[in-house]
Amino acid sequence: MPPTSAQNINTWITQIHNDFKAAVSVDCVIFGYDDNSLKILVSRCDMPPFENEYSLLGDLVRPEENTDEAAKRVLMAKTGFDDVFLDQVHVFSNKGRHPLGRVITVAYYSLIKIDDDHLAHIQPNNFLRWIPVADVQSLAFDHLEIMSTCLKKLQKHLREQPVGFELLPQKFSLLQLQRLYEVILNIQMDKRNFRRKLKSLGILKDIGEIQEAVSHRPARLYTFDHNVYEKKKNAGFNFEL
Amino acid sequence: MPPTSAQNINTWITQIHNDFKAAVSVDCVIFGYDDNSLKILVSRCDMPPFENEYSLLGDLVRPEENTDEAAKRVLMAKTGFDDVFLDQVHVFSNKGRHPLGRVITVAYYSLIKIDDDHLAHIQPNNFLRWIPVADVQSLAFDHLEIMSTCLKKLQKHLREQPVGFELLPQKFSLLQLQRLYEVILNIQMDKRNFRRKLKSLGILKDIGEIQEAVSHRPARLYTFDHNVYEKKKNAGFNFEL
DNA sequence: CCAAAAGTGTTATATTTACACCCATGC
DNA sequence: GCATGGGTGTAAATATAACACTTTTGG
Repeated sequence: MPPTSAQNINTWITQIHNDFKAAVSVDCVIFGYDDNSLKILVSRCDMPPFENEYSLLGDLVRPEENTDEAAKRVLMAKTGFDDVFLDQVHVFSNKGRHPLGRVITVAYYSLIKIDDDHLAHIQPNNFLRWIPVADVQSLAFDHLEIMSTCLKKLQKHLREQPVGFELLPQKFSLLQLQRLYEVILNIQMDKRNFRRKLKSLGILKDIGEIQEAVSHRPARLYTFDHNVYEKKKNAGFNFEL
Repeated sequence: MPPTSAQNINTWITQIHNDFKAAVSVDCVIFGYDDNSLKILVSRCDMPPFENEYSLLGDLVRPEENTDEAAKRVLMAKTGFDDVFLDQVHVFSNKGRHPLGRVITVAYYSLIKIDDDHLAHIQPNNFLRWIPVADVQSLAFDHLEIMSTCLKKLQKHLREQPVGFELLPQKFSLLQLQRLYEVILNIQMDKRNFRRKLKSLGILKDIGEIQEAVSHRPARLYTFDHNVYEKKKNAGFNFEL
């Protein structure tokens, strides 16, 4: 016999307000790209038993915000940037994943440009550190698994839409862009084919400037053309590499 | 000045065990395919103010289970199937999304074969109903948005990996498969190109049987070859359509 | 003049698209 | 015999992959 409406609702009310509640957090895998290497921003963990580990940046979701807002708040607090690429990736909810009790976390990944503005912001905070993804052996909690899941999502995204620009300075050379793809996807690419392909997407704007003070032939500099990208995306254009 | 460790932990303990808790639920968008139409399994909603609406199938996550387990439990309870395709899609956490208070929900989509086993299971439960996705105008809570997000994810998956088989009977004809792609993706496909492409993936097994009692030339029947698929997937094969 | 990265085209191969007719079955 | 879906091949266009040399700058 199916339950009646009244029974169902009373059960819900009891459970929502008592035993079935959980703390909900967000954790951000903040990717940056610097010195030909993909890095994540982590913080020294201050919670036993992980005092010697680094952890991702996160916080509990507050009663008045949704998880996107919580993630944006964490990013603003830790990086000084408000307008960053942010993507919800996956929920991690295994029993026992947090030593203080049940904490269900929503993982996000974000992409930021490691520039002087940002570095000035984190300088005073000696708990924060950029570490190369390739060097990460372990992290506090289940954060290694979270990082790994987010890295896979970033790699997938990189192949199907132009997210790489979010990690580069506003002006960049084609080789810089190619190296970024190579580092993140862990593959080698052909210079001429890469250039042809990217130019054919039509989302690079040649700004008529060249590199300065480099000890080789200076490269042309490009920017990402957001307008063209949005227009083409809405028209169903396929940006796959 | 950065906070000390002790302060941080005490703050966490307070927040985890008091004001910052939320109820967490799972909601499943259960897709089925029948009669050349994509459908979802919904239930008459018994919670004000949505008594005249249908809602997705979901439940609160219990203290001893993770969200995947909760979603599997819901599926087992509502469809009678244990071994179904299930994919976590997105978290919905807007304030006010649930009338009884803060409920954060993790959305899953799943694919099931609407066959006799299943129909026998839901028959006794008159609260459940299959409705064509195309006919859904509104659902309780924010479930219309959840359905729409899950449908987009299904469409994306269908283009990049062979999930369509999960919706068909074990034995199917190539036209059945093509119609499924056309209905879900809302496009027209060329019969000869579709067949060539699918056969080239190597994951169809011709079982040497043909349709019976059809008033036209009977079609050959195929099954999905899980073994070959797993092998090719692990080798990095690209199944994009 | 040397080191370092910039920049550039062609050819072969693989993939995708468009397209039309005869076949087997039930009624 | 007719309605219904089953089943098949080819040619053109497009996209991808492989590959090497000259140019420009700083030191």
